[in-house]
Amino acid sequence: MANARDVAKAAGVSVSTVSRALVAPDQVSDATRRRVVEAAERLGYRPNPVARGLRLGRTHAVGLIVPDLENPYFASVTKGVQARARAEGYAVFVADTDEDASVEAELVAGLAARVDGLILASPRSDDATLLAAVEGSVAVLANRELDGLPSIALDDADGAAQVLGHLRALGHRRVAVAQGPSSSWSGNRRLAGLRAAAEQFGDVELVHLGSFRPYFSGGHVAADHAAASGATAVVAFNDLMALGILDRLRSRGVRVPQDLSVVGYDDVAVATLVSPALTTVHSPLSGLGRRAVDLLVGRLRGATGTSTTTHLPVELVIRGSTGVPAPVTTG
Amino acid sequence: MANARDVAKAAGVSVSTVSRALVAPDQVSDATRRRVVEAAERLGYRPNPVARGLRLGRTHAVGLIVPDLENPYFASVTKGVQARARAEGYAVFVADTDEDASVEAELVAGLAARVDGLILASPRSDDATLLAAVEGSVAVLANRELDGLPSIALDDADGAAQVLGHLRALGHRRVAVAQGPSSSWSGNRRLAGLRAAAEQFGDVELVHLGSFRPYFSGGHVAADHAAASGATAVVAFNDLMALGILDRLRSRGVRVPQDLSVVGYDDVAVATLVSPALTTVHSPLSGLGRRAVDLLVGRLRGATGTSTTTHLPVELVIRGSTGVPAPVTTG
DNA sequence: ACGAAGCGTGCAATCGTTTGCAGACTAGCG
DNA sequence: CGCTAGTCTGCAAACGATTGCACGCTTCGT
Repeated sequence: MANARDVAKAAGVSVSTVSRALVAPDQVSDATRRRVVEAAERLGYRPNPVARGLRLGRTHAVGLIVPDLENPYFASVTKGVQARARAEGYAVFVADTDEDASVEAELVAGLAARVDGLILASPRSDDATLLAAVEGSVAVLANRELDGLPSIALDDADGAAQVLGHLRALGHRRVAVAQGPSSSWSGNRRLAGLRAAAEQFGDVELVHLGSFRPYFSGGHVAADHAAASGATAVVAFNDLMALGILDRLRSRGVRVPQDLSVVGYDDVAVATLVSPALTTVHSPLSGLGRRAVDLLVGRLRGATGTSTTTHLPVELVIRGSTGVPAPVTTG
Repeated sequence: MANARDVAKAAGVSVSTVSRALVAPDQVSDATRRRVVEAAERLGYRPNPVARGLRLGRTHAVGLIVPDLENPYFASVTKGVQARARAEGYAVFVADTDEDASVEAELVAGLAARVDGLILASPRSDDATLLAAVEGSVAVLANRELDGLPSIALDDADGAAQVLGHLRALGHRRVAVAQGPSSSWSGNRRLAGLRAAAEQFGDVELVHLGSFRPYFSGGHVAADHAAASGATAVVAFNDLMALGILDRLRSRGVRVPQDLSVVGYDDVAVATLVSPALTTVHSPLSGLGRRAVDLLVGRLRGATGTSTTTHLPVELVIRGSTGVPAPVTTG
């Protein structure tokens, strides 16, 4: 409400002195500074961030663009971004694309002039579109790798390898894979990780069930494919899909894990709320958000390292949905 | 990147004309307007929202303050707010208080000058603090009622009444209630609704188990109390708590709904992901967010109706977790 | 005692836009 | 042909802060 002029008047100084007393205290005399600070406090003065943003060209705000706020994956990322950004003195604009790649560029353009930098979480646009959209802005990616933009990602391939190692150790030799959208960058990384691990083991066969929607409903569909595949375990693209698989299997009377082991990915909170609890790959999602802010803020402060990707480690957590496969009973 | 001066130069006109050509097209001649629009398009000009915000005193941004973004309840509200705000041309600042009432006022103060209006979702602060914090800003409340501020809420009392009516119709006569934090405004409204309905029926007894944390973990604790209460049904403060109750009952071998019926509240997405699926009160959460934006934008456009509360209807959805109580077997 | 150095303060420009005001030019009417 | 009305455009102020520059005063050294 009160602006610098009000404070200046109250303290009997000029507006410039008010500004300096607050941002460069050593440039004003002790007596003056005290008068100004006292007046500012008494009037509840806060420098207007919009005016400051215009003058300085820095708004102290960042933008976050996510595909779906209701998806617990992005809810966690958003939480992490918000927390760290606030700690660093930045306000956060958040925009939800509703999984529609075509609105991403528009959102970037709309936010660009309002923020100092942008965080794009799992953007759905293709590489060229994305690069063109962020042209002229400072941007970092979360959960996506792209030449020319710095990014934070999870070590998806390693997580997938851990999953396959776990299943193999339990005795599984035929493992079904329920993929998500083929456009999903992290999905492809996970698949590559599974393949690499399978190849390395040599004695585990992967059965590709196809692509399914990365939600509960997609899991319902995938479950029947998995049951028909002859595999003793199924690896889902993410936890939501795995939960759908569990649900469908239960209603069909397929026992988990005796008849079929099920593995998810992400370790969203819901994974522990079902029975059997879901074996999954714990992913530090809010950490991903926090690190994205760190990376962005580093850029804004002038760090100009190479635009590389940092991979955060993930960890398999074993719960009730995986177990030793039942011995094959011959008909 | 390009500003009005660049466009002016390119079109051979003054900056004022550029502005007018875009915001008040009927004030410039056809020929000039075409030249300006063409130049603006060619240069990819977008009026700088920060500068415009400074000049007009309206930033075309709104702020949303929620207790916890990871809570699916608020994730849905946030999604609704974001969607409607964007449709109305507003960008959204989002801030998460981590359930800490004491940071609410600070967040409001920090955002106040950046936004045209604020939406406070389920604020935890007490009435006086809240009113003082929003002094001087345009603010609306979601899921909280407070004299002097307009708000959108859900018809909690009616939802609770529907719950009790359902249980009574099934034959339940002794119903346990697991409350959430006593500071929860909506929790108290729900409790009041249950009490009113019980009183009206006359033949249903409510057993108060106490207050529990409104999460999965709180449900674990509440479950044992419920089992010991002699009630044939338990009503939880929200879905997360109800899921915790289900989980704990299952591990204790208590059958749902034969031995004990369980009812949640909110109908978050997870409620259908468990078995038995949760009977709960479907609450239009993203609708709540959208309506909050409508209310706020109405205020910003000058509507000055009385600061009243609108209640959105809720609807009981019956799933597998409630049923007819088993006949009492005498020892 | 005079000059230089240095500290503290204010003036004014600036960021990019919008908008009141006034000037210039056209057109229309008598 | 002259006056008026009206249309279009530009100038300049304004929003609220930050900051380069210059000025005035004190202080110190010689």
